[in-house]
Amino acid sequence: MTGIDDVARALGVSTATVSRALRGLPGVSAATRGKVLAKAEELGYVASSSAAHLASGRTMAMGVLLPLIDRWYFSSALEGVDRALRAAGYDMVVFSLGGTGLNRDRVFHRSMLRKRIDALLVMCMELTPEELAALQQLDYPNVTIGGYVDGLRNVSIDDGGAATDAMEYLIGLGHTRIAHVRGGGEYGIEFAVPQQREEAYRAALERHGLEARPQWLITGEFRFLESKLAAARLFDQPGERPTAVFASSDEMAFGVLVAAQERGIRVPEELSVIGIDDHEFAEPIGLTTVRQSPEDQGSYAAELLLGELQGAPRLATPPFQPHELIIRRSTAPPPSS
Amino acid sequence: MTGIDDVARALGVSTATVSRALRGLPGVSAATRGKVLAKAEELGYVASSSAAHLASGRTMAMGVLLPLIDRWYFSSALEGVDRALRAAGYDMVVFSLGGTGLNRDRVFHRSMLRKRIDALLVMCMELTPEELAALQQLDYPNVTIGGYVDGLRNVSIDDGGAATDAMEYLIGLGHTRIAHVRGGGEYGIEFAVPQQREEAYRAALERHGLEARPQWLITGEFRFLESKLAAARLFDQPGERPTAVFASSDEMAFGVLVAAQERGIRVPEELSVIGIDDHEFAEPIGLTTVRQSPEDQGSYAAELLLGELQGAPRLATPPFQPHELIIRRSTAPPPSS
DNA sequence: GTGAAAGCGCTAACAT
DNA sequence: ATGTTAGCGCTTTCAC
Repeated sequence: MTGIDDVARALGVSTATVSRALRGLPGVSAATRGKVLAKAEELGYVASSSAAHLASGRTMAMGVLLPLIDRWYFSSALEGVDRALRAAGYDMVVFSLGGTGLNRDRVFHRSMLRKRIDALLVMCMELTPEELAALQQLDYPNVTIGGYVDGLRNVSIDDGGAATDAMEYLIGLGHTRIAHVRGGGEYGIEFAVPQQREEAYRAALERHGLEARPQWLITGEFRFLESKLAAARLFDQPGERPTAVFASSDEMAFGVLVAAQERGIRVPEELSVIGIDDHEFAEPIGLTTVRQSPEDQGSYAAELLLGELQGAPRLATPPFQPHELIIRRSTAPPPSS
Repeated sequence: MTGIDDVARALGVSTATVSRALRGLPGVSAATRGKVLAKAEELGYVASSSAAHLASGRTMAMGVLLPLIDRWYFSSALEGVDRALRAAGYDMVVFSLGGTGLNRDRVFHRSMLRKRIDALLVMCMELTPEELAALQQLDYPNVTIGGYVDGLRNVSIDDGGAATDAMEYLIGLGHTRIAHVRGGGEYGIEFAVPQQREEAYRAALERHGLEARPQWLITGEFRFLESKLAAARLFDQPGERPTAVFASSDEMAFGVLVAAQERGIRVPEELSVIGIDDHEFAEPIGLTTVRQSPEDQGSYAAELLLGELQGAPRLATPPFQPHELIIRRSTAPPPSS
């Protein structure tokens, strides 16, 4: 594998010159720089990141810690992170917990500590006090995406605000019997988010003098299947049915939609459904939702860290990322009873 | 940050002993090893991967190159790769093209060449001859997942076989008017897969003396929305309608389902729909499909490479990964006309 | 079973 | 503008 000496020797210059030229540092004549670039290209030379790290202290890589990859929010956010890192010439190393609580300490006590990265993005994780301590001890620049961890900065939408927007919209349409499908805190995935949204649900009901019926608060684990099952149980309850369902995510809203459809409950005539996310499937299905962009949140968070690595002042409180109500066909005024 | 010397000094042993003890190498007494392990734990010492790489030649990291993260197959396969790597103590560095053709050469000529990884997994990519050459020149052990690249080994299901199973099932039910939604080769994503499935579709029709109508072969780009639009056009064509649709992926089958539903076409009474994948949503929706497990394919591929890095003989032709017909509610015999 | 020391391939400080 | 050189923090011979 061709090294910096090969390039230097081929040109009769020193390795320092090659290093400087390749990294665009000052102190190299245009002519020399040109020759170096050409020769490096010709020989297919690229610096070894390990050697560069050892010598410079920078790995040019960033880590992402997440509970699971294969979930809409996570993979979208990962895409955004990668986009920002790619543009900055950084590599992305991904630490997934794989959806289980196992391996957690392995990740915390081996991988992340291997000094492979310059900064760390923590995605939607609920950390134990020990893990938080371990993380802070590493003292990488870090930031959380889509999850509040005490003592860490967070990049996300205003979850309470987004949920409030959804509720106010339903209430504004005239709904008074509103159910809520909340997400769950499985696998140590973030729990502050579903909780904040639930609180906004309750607060909206209360603000408008509406009844919060315990049996209308159901749990969907942030998943389609679980939500469909929970919605089925909701619809099959004796007595009055809600005229609207506010789901804490689009995937869960899809579950509600399918459960309703299987029972012949017409949407939106008999039942309004609203979600949060603007998942790829939401538009084709006609789901009203509150849009957020995990991809933008990911790239914003990555850029934040990238900037700080380059000496930008530390931003103590990242601003809320935007959310927006998107009205489609799944919501309408309640049936005039 | 605590280094190997700190541990050695604290114990009054040499760095060589610490290194050996920590890596489980022979030539260390049980007593010494115990002390070293305890002290390392106490000091929170973990070897720097860069320094270890430089000295040993091994990075203990594997790269994954893919066109996009945020897509069912990709993120599931990534999860599987990560699972296998995690178990082996390897880290995963992800190179995404981000769904565009841009940055391709950046990835090929910078990131991947940085000697950050010991082996490379290439996921569902169509490579230019130059890229293939670049890749082979790197001479990382490598393997492809879910995409055939000339000259590289591939881990995937038997795509032709899977498509044949789907078609034979529909034909066995009595269908004679069968449409096909094929995937597309956008963004330089693999194109052999949709093509092989399409060929199996054609071959099955021909084998049974059924007509292949060009207007019944539509393209869904492996996406829900595009597939729904294409299916809508299909259903709105004048003349006879197909009684069954074979979609090359579940997400595209969902599009067909929604397009049918919007037109009041009853499934499965008037229209049977079958997909490939067994996407998370397939079961709750009742979609008949041919199951594959990208996660298992990912971990199989990773383990293959991991084994070879440890000296296992090179497997020239990885076996096909399993697929299985899963019959649900979206298929039935055609309406008796 | 253990230690000393020579690198691994770069970068950065210091010379020139 | 360019060269020299001392590390960066490990692993791995080679001695003992």
